[in-house]
Amino acid sequence: MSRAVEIAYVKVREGILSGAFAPGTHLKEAELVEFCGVSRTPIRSALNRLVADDLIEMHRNQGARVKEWPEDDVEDLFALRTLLEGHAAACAAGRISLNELEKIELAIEEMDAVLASRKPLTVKTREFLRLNAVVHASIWQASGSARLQSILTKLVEQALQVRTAATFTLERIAESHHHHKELLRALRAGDSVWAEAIMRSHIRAAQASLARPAD
Amino acid sequence: MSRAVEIAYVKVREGILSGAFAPGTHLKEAELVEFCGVSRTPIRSALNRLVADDLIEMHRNQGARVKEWPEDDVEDLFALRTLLEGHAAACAAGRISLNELEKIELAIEEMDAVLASRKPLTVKTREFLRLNAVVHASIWQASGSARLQSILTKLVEQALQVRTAATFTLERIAESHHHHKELLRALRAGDSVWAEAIMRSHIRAAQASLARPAD
DNA sequence: AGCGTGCAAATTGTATACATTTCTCAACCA
DNA sequence: TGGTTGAGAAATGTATACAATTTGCACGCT
Repeated sequence: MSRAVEIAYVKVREGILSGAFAPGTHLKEAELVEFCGVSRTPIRSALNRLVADDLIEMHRNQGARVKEWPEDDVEDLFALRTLLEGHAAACAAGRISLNELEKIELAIEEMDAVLASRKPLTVKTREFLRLNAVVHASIWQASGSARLQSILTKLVEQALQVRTAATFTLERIAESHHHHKELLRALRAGDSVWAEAIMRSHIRAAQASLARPAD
Repeated sequence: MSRAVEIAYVKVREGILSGAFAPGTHLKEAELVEFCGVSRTPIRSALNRLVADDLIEMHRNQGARVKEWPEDDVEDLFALRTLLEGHAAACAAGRISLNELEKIELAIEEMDAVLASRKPLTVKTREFLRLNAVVHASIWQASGSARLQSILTKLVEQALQVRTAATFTLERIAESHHHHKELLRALRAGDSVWAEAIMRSHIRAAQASLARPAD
């Protein structure tokens, strides 16, 4: 992506994911021009990409709107994630390299450190989520399917819009952490069935914790 | 999509899918301007959409190239299609409406007519493929997941680029036709397991016929 | 001959002017 | 009062001019 387009894409995307541009908001090009500091041309290019990310909608002569998902859509989103992340884990189990295994192991060790530290919950949560993303991305990569990787990247991004509001408890994080460790064992054993099963549980548990954020 | 963008999108897309723009071809904006009869602005907009469709690639300051997939990529493509179309069929079985069932039935009856006719094989193939697309699209729709629908639309489009070279025999078409009929029975019975299984067979058989086009 | 160097042409990136469409709102009529 | 209409404003769509980058090739150097 070229310079100005990238600026516009990142700034608008962050605005959407952070909630600064709420779902349903009409993104006027003139406003984005001053918000991003580039002209309309790269703005429009960036908007096209955001359409591809399913983060906004555009209709002829009516500009761009931040997409709003129906409440029951979370179910659909996680159903697909469960299916595809499970598939990715199964594929990965059969072909993951030692190098990639080590990367996941390292992330999990970092998680241990974060959880054992005396940082406040919000900081732990933020760092855990970052490492969580590393683990998942590694598995997608190890699955060997660039297509699967790009689809899952998009799905998770959409899930983020929902998740921002969710609260995380130590119990929830610990459960997720245990899933990761078990997943690592399954991958190291090259056991596709095991890897797929634990990954599916991992995603469903995440969905369940969204439904009842007080857990 | 606005007028000029749509013209550009459709023309370039058809050029790619028909093979007029071979994989690897460098699509220069100036050439596309005269090819499409619109200015560079809508051309660029259309190119952005084609990137989202995974039909072209763009790199900074290097323009657009028609994407070329490695030979062994067909396997990955069909693995995902099998997984997702199977899932779509299973979802559809549980919630399809009489109206949608009828639409599929109608398409299948039209297929009967086409196959019974005395048209040449190439014509039969073309009409069969069109009706095949109708059946699949109906099931995606009936699955109730817009996301699944859009992902599968893209995957099939990519498969088309491969399939253009494939040859179709009457036996192959007849087999596919039988799959459709069985699928309809499974859907009508509301049997998710059955629907998913036959759909998975249907996709794998299509893949197998690609691998050995002489079948 | 092989390999940099640098200029010119080609190509893409960005900004902006202009065209077209949609929206807003007030005036008007039934 | 309620609805319709139309002019002006605002927003998007398109074309084009200009800037920045890359590419191709000739030239000169070792």
